[in-house]
Amino acid sequence: MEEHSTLQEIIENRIKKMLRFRDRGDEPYKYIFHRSSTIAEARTQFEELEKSNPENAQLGLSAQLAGRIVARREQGKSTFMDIRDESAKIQLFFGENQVGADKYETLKDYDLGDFVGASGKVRRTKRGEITLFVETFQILTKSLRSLPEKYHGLTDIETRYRQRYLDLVANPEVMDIFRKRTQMIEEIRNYLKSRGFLEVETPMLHPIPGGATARPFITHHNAYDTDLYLRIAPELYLKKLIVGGFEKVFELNRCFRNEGVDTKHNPEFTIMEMYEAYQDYIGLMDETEDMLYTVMTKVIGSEEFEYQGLKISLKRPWERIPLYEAIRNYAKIDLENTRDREEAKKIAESIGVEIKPEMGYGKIVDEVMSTKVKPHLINPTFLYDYPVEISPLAKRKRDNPALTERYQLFIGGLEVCNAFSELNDPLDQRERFLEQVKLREAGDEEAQYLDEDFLTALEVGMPPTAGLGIGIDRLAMLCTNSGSIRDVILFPLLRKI
RNA sequence: GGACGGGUAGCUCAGGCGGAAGAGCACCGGACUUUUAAUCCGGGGGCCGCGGGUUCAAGUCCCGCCCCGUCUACCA
Repeated sequence: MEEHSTLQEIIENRIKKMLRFRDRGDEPYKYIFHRSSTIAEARTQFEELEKSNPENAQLGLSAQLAGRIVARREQGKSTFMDIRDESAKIQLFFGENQVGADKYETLKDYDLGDFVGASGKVRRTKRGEITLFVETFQILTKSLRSLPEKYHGLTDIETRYRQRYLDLVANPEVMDIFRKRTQMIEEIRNYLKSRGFLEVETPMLHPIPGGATARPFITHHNAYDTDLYLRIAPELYLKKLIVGGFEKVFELNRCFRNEGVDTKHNPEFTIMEMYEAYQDYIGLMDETEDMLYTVMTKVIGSEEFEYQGLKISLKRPWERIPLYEAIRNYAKIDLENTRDREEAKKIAESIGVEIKPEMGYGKIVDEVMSTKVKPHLINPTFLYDYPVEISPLAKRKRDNPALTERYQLFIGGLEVCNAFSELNDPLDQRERFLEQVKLREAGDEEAQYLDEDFLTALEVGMPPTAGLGIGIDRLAMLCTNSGSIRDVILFPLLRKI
């Protein structure tokens, strides 16, 4: 026997073992295997039998199980293996007398990582471990590569992201994060559907990127020979549906923004946007609170939870503070009584907020909020009534045209929602777009485009409407106590290598 | 984009003072019929991220580049 150990040699050695299975007529990549149950079910059934009929339990419970070999302890004429399926782990016992000498000999061709199917009796070993005492077994899939280390698991963060399957194999608790994420999304869908909202799908390829201030990804359609943009938000299409007569719609899917990557931003991320006719932002704030309270307490299982060392309480009612009042409270400055950029800049700089030349009045207010207010918003807090300059799709506040009826929700210092009474005055909307066009011409690449199709729709008439957007990934971060958005995205974007 | 930290065996990590590349797990061979991070004996395995430079000698020092992380900047 030659000796092995470089990766190449390990693979070659495993291929040899795989071929030996094939030579014996035991196809190493099986087509199907009928399990009598999952491992978790088999364990539960056995434990119940132990309680109800201990004598029968000692005889064992027949089972046919399958899983990936994750540990192996050889002992001459007996061998123990641990196999794992999605539900649980179980120990297998192979004895030479029980499976036959020839068959026992084939165990040397099994490696960690292989999938095996086995049938026999489930009962306890002398040491009390629930174990499948194997009578017959077969290879289901031969693995050609060694698994990450059994004790420390896989910790290299780059490999965990690039080869998430290895992360899941080595760190099965990671599965729970993604199960919770899915559960959370299902709860949101259930909540909205049960209240009469219709889930719809609008285009991801947009001729004009709109609905948010962000740089888009550009792509090209060959047949029409035209550039298209991956959507930065579904907002404008959803509002067109309200124009068309739908009264409660939502969309929960991916958006794309061609911007920086950090612990709170991934270029593709998931957003839930909902629109409700005949509603305004105050009513929608009530609904947001009720929906997120319902969803989060279900997923987390409690009103109180910890996020990255912060203690957060979801206890209602959630705090609601006008944006300018929050700035007065936390930043100790007043920006409400000025609309002048230079004056606002002076005031902001007086408390150490850095103001860049390209920031207008609205951006200055936003910057003060982000740096001086947001970090304090640990328990769920709504900030509302934002300056019109940074809210081009929101309706002006009914008694103050300098503000918009807009709110954002913050939890654990993360912005999770953005919502407003939707601007449905087509003339005002055109002016707002024109303001954005000016900004764009002045070099602001994130400024919005004028969208004539959307204006046409508003001219047809959109009823009073309130709309909400939720950052699903950030909500998942909160529900799973994840410090990085990449921990709640199965395959986060990394640089190509 | 900037600062800091990291990249050494398939995995987890030592070595960082320039002087023959290490450990555990995994792997290969052997012993063992109740182990469970099994144990015991023996063995193999390295482009030390990549490319230059300094030096008699570089994993280690210097320069450049690539990738990852955190913070920051930009940005919802």
